[in-house]
Parts: sequence; C-alpha cells; structure tokens
Amino acid sequence: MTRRQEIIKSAKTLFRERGYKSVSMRDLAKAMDFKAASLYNHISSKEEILAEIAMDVAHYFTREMELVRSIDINTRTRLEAVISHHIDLTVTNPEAIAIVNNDWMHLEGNNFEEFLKLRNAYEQDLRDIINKGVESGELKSKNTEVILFSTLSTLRTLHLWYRKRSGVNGQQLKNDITEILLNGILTKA
Amino acid sequence: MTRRQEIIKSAKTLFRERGYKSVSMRDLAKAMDFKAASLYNHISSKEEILAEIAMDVAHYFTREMELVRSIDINTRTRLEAVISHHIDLTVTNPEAIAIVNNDWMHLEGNNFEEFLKLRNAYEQDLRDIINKGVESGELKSKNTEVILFSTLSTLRTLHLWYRKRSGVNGQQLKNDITEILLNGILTKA
DNA sequence: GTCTATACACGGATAGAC
DNA sequence: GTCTATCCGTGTATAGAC
Repeated sequence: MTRRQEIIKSAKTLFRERGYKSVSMRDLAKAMDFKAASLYNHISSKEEILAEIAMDVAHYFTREMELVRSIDINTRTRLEAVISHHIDLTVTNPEAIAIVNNDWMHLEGNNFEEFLKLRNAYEQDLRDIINKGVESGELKSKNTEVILFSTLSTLRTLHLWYRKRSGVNGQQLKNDITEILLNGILTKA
Repeated sequence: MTRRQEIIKSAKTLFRERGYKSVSMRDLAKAMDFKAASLYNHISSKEEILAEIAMDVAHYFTREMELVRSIDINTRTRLEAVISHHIDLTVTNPEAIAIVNNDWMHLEGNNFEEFLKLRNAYEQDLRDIINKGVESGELKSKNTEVILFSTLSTLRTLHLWYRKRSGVNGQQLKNDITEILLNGILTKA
C-alpha cells in the first residue's frame, strides 16, 4: 500500500466520522503520525482526496449499471441486481458511501461536474428501468418518481444502519431488503 | 417576526444549501445585509442557531409520536400516522429536516446529548410499533430492523426529492408513499 | 442595535533545510 | 520524504464608538 493510499484510507475514516469540512489537514496528519506539510508530497490538495473517494464510488456504480443494462432480463431481476451491487459496496466500503452521500457537494470545479454527471446518469438509468417495468405491468403504475426515490433512499443510506450491526450476512441482507422493497412490509391479507 | 427569527430563517436557507460547517457568520450576515458582529446582539453563538433548528425538529417528532402512541389503533393506522407527520414537516419545513439529517453531529455538549436522546427515543418508539405489528401478524416477520431502517430512510430523505418537484399535492404524496412502503412496488402477481 | 476595529485560533498550502 | 517555519486568508467572537 502506497503512502498515498494510506492517506486516503485514513481520510475515509476521519471524513466519515466528522465530515469533510470538519477534518483539517493537521487532523489527518496527526492520525497518521506525521506533519501536515508532509501530506503534500503525496497529494496536491485536500479536495483531491475527496475527489478520489467520490470518483471511485461513482465509477463503481456506473460500471455496475452498465452491466445491468447490458443483459436482457426482466425488471425484477434488474432491480435485484441493482440492490445487490449497492449492498456489496456498502459492505466493502461503507465509509466511501457515507462520504459521497454527505460531502459530494464539496467537490470543486471539474470534479463536481463530472461527479454530478455520473450521478445523474445513474439515476436516469434506474428511472428507465422502472419506467420499463411500469409499462410491462411488472411494477405499479404509481408515480415512477416515488418508486425511484424510495428505492434509492433506502439503498443510499443503508451504510448508516449496516455499521451499527455489522456482521450481518450479506446474502441474507440482500434477500430481506429485496423482499421489503419489492413487496413491502405488510403481510398479504 | 423578530430579528432573531429572521436570522434563523436565513440560516436555514444557507445551512441547507452549503452545510452548517461551510457557512460562516460573515456569510450569514451578508445574506441579511448587515455585519457579522451585529448577529451577536440576537444570538450568542453559531451553534445556538443549529441547536434551535435541530431541537424544533426533534420536539416536533417527539410530540407527534406521543400522539401516535396514545391512541389505540392498529399497526397499519399507526404507520400511516407516522408517514403522515413526516410528510407534513417535509412540506412545511424541508430545510430544517435537511439540516438535522446532515449536521446534527455538529451539535455540542448538552445540545448534542439532548438531541440524541430524543432521536433514539423516537426510533425506539417506532421499533416498538413495528414489533407489535410483527407479533400481531400485521407485519412480516422479516428482520424488524430492516423494516425500521428502510421506512425511516425513505421518510428522512424525502426532503431531497420533494424540493426538486415541489408543488406535489401533500395528500397524494402521503397516499403514494404509504402504498409503496406498506405494499412494495411490485404488482400483485 | 449596528457599526468599525480587532483579537486570536485555525484553515490550506508552500519554502527550504535536512 | 519528512521536517520546521511561515504565509496569509478565514473562522468565531468581543470591545467599544455611535
């Protein structure tokens, strides 16, 4: 692991705990047992660290969505795949997801624009999947946006809940979340 | 409206747009067309503004939950009431909800503790409602925590989506969200 | 009740010695 | 590649004139 990677790893922990804006370069350096000035031999700015974390996440989701789009399957299976890749990243990299959720607004210039483009494209792809499911009769014809929003809200904030009770089996979690998102929480009357 | 209330109103807009930590007292003063020093005739610190915003929200939810608990109704109706009061506050005070979600961690000392106490109590009350519904057979015996988390995630982040398309009818929104949370997004086979 | 002036800590970042 | 020293802007907050 390079020094640069170590810095980003430490930053993930601190940014996640206290928020990007509240963590100073001196804090970050102290956590790694050296001085703030030394960080600049490995990274060129604080925002560059945030950008690397955010872009990794954005590219992961873009890549996974490409996969979901490229295969000819029904809507239910597509949604299961979407749920699955969200949960995979939540389990392997919860800090990054948290940071992206809370602090992507602090990306600057080109990073901000590029990130937002990928994020919007992802949402549009998911919207398309849902719309197709509504057309085919697989999904309720309720407001598409409500379905999109409630699904993404749950998946994007799963990290909050997962941290509190980690050790939960990944596959079991996928099954439970899929069931609840697709079929709701009520027992069938 | 007192000066103090005007300050808090302006702060809600700015904190919501850029995050509590990124808004300086100078920024806030500029938005109100006076100088930072003058703010301190009406409030005693920046954190006091955050605390007032957060406590208002916490007390609102505590009050509403008391109401839900005090009436003897079935689980479905209780959950509908919970959804309803979340949506009401989202419609009337979306900035406050956003700020509480993102920045409650920046509350200090006693404010932090008091807020967290109320928040945890609220979650416990909702957990009790869900557990009771599982026992009575009204809710699926899937993991209670998954039900709790997916419901709260959706309700707490509704403000993000509501802002983009405000003007949506409140009652229609309640109906759609209730339907999707309780019965899921799939059509019945 | 608002202003100017200012205190003083802390922010990101750089220069240059080692 | 890490250090010390430092630059300089910005942060919250206060003092005291008006």
